[in-house]
Amino acid sequence: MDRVFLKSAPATGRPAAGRVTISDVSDALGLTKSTVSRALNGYPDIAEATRLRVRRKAEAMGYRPLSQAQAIRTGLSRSVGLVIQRSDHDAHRPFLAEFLAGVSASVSAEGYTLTLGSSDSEAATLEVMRAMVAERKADGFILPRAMIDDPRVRQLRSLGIPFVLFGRTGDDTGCAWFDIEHEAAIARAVGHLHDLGHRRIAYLGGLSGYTYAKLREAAFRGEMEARGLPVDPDLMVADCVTRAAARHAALGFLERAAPPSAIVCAVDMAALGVYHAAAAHGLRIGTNLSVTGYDGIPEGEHVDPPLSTFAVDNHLSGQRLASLLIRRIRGEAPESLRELAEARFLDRGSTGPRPNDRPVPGPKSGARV
Amino acid sequence: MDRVFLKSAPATGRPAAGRVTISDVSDALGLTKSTVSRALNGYPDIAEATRLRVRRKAEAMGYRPLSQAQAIRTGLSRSVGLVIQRSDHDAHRPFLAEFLAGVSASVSAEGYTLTLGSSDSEAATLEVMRAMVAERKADGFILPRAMIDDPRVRQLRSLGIPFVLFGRTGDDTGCAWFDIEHEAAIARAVGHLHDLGHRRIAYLGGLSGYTYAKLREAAFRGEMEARGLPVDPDLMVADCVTRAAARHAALGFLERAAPPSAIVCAVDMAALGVYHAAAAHGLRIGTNLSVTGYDGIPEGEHVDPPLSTFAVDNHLSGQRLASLLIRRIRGEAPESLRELAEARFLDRGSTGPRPNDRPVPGPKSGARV
DNA sequence: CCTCTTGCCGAAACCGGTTTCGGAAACGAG
DNA sequence: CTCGTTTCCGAAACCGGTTTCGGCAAGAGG
Repeated sequence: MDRVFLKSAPATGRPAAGRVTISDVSDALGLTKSTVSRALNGYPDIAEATRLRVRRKAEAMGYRPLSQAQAIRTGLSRSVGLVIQRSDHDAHRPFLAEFLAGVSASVSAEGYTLTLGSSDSEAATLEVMRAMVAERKADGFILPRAMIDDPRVRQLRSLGIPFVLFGRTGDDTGCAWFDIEHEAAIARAVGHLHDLGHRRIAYLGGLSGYTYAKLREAAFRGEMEARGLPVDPDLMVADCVTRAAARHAALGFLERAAPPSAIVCAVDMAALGVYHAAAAHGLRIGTNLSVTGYDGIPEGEHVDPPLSTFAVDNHLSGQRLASLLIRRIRGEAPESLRELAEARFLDRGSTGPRPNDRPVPGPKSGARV
Repeated sequence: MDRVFLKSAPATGRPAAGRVTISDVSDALGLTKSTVSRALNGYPDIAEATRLRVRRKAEAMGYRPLSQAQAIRTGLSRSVGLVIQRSDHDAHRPFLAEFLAGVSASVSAEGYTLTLGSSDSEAATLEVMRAMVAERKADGFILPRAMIDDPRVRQLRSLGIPFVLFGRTGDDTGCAWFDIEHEAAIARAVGHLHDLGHRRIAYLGGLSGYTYAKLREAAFRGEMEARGLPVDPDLMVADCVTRAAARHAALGFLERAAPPSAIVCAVDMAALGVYHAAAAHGLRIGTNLSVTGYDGIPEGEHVDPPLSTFAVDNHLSGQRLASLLIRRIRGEAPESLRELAEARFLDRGSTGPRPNDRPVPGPKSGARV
């Protein structure tokens, strides 16, 4: 069945180490290379009978075209590019493994390859992508962490290279994307808390500049207003993606005269920071102070009480993005390549009914009311 | 300077989108392709003066050979393969981003590319690698998580494909590798605890089958014996890589008549499980029970008290592995491509002097002595 | 029966490199 | 000055595909 390694000694390294080439197939059929090639690539000037005969034989012989040989003529390397940009505030690290596995799975199912690059700044990312394009290492790109005004989009657009965004962006024209319904999730968080009796709800936002942060904040505002709840600017802080930042912000809330009884966090990591702040005030999460997160990081499951949050299926996200990109590379219109998936609400222990008495205030001592 | 995109309109996609080819260089010099090629590749039959002239011109014109064009003749794609195998007990997830970034950085500095694959089983991993070799997607592989008897090694060996192990393996012959000095780290953990007065020290081991687990356990045994401490088989449990498993094992220890006063964990995740078990027994880590971990996962920094552990520089590991592999691909002997790096001890709060009175026993109630 | 299409395939160029082979020029020895 | 080596480069084949072009044969139309 598997004749790939049949012809000669396995892999001396240098020459064609026993692969089945297109000539092998054409010889076996008494046809020419060109005919076989066109038959396999769906050219219209090949008789249906011939095409079938070729397909069968190629299959039987285990023929797989060498992508690099195709690349030099077609300019397409059958590979998908992805550059990870490591930043200081790496709140997204745990996702990566699942995400990449998803991309890889989908990509290889289509006969494509995943080429990974890395960088440590925005400028470097652009340069890495430019190089990958120039060297034909990628036919298109998956762009994780979409920004409202995304320089990667601008570059790829002007180069005419296909791409798919993980997340929406400011100007969607000509963009294919996959995104999570942040809006629905955050709205649900607000609703959930409101249903539990909370009215003064604070918000810790994500990194400004990124679309997800904008959408989640808008959703928070929208749902609060829709439910007639007060949107207090003093209870909203942006750029809270680390424990430290969130802890600091939450401490600020709790020291106010009228502290919130619940906090919606745009990011799990921030919610964990709130746990710290609550502990410093002698408040128990879920009892004296309710918190919701977003992301579904593993740590959230093991804090006490477990964090109520919205879990994102990163494997699926990777899969869908890869699939969309390949369709994009194959010529489908970007407008038809847009998908939304919903985050799954994990209703765990960090939310509870609004405490009748105000949450116990004061950082260290007892009463201060 | 950058003439890569000079020749024609940028990237229609299909044909040679304005790259500088070898013919462009040879034409500009009044030489032939073959001469330029040999000059650039260090053939001995090219005059030194000519070689220099060619090098300069190529540089000036921004010529970069198209790796896929080279690949079809040489059989080498200038790319490094890495397949991530996702398992249920994904204790290693947080490392991946840093690790991959390290690999990618090193790889691209050498003009290579990182091709990523994924699988969800050992068999699938082998198959993915086989396919990548057959399709010339990788000239060699980085093998993360070395096992004592590693099927990937067997396969690549018999195929004659270069590879580098992250971690040592049972039969090192012909293997290049990079590893952390697990032995030194674990020995230091034991020594640290002994210096604090601990004598009954338990051990929660890693996944059997993996080399790191074997080495760390051996180091534990060795250092215990070297210091004349009792090695109690009942205080040693293998395959503790999840919180749950470690929690269960630690509870077992604590319910014994003579519980240990310290626990050395082969893995941070296990140490976190011990925190749970201690809490269930009303014990405070670092005071009533000492614990050490290994890995340096971010969560360890935020538990209370912070976990004392051994941090591994995953970015560096990735870098070194990639560098070693490329040298291996270029023909260096595997025996000369072996490196050890040490883990950095993070002496945080989870260890303390041995409590004079036995740790308070009993899962719920008070005294039981 | 003779054209004119149309369908279908072979021949050959091409993509961007590498590698083998052979020969011209420069060189050294006799 | 001649002959045999070296030195150094050009010519051409090759790698494994794709794509253009042209032509033969069968079928349609008159």
